[in-house]
Amino acid sequence: MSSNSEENYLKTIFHIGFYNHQSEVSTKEIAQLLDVKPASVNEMLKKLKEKSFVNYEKYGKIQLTEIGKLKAINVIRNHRLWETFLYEKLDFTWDEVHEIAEELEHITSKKLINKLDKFLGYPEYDPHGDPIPNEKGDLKFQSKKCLTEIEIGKTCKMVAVKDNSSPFLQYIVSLGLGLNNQIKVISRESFDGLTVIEINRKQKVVSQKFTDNVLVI
Amino acid sequence: MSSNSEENYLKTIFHIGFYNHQSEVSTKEIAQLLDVKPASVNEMLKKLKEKSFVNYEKYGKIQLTEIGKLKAINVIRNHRLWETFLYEKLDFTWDEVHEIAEELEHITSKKLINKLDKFLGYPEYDPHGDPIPNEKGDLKFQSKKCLTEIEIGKTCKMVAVKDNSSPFLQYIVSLGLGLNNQIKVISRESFDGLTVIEINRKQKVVSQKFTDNVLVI
DNA sequence: AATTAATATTAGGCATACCTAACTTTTATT
DNA sequence: AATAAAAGTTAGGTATGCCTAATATTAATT
Repeated sequence: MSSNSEENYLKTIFHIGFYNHQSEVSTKEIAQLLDVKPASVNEMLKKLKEKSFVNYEKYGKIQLTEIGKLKAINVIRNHRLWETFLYEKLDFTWDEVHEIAEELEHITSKKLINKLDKFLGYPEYDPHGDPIPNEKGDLKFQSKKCLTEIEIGKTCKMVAVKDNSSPFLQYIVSLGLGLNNQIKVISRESFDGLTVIEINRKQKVVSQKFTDNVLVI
Repeated sequence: MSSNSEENYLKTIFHIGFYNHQSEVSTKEIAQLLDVKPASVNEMLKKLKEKSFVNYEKYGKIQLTEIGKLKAINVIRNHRLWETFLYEKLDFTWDEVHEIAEELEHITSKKLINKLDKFLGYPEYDPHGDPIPNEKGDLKFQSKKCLTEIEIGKTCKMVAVKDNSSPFLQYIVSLGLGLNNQIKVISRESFDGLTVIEINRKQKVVSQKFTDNVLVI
């Protein structure tokens, strides 16, 4: 059995590697994302190595093993299915689901998750547009871009966000923006990346911090 | 914030007091029900006293405070709502829901529970026939009897069980018995309490251990 | 009432998972 | 290449929640 804490470490290591498109994961990054000190990360890495969930040598690279990866994906599956449940069935808003799913994802029954999956009609994407892995651990990879990368004049569709924090999601909602909405890039200031976008025929000025966190296709 | 462990202690203390119709709760009983040693119970009681969840003096009576009672009832509410969800929406069987609900009951969002309650249509009883407390902590008390107490020749209705363990629930199912089913008491052996009951026009012989654990009205 | 049995409590340990502070190794900069 | 900065590691400490073994108190039995 793995503890909640262990599962959170695995999930975080997976996320960093997945988004960076590389398995270059650092102690510092893990510590920042989990809001713990690097010393704690180090300690946990030893335990995870002991259990064959990560490959890791002193001062060396940190990488999930196949087993570790499967475990991580499983937690992500749980998380995204619960988010879908909260959003679709219990009428939670976009920005509320993440925090509660952080707790629900650690419930240990496989049967529960599979029955939940069935109940939800085997959804492919969660409310944030992220793909839901299947029971075997297959994770669809939709090649997404940051809104920052979209050329001026082009129109794209928001399919996910990088930052799942409540303040960010609330800000998105306040802009009148939702999942699968069209965004047209009107102009971009090269100095600071300040961008004018058009949503539902209305123009809005957004920062680069914003465009970096919006994923589109 | 209370830990899962604390919540389990409060729930257990409440249960013992509730079923015994008294607030006579002993360290030993708590230890047995939680499957820990009396020493651990003692330690936890000090913490619960510190937090004003129990009244307790060395070698003295153990009793929940009003706050402790509310906390306990809240956990029970969570538990029973989740059981109802698992049974009604996810098609779990009677005997499977308890164990999973033991984990789900500790999820900390009040909003979640209230939305779940709404989603389920504000149910009054869980799949085992136990009443579900409302948000304020009001707990219906249905005056139930053991099947053992029912006179010969009388017919009654099974509304709940005392023992929620999987083997017991599976045994009940194998007898063709379900919640709200009629039971007629045909005869009872005074020597050992062996009882003949009629379920759906079929007669079955059951032990006193069985009739002690079946609650009827 | 004295003794035995049952129950409750304390003391000292262990594992998890975090911390701070000191130290080591690696990486970057001059 | 030497030094400074950044990142990683170790050592020792804390809180939770469990344990065993020894001790104290209460209840039951003779």
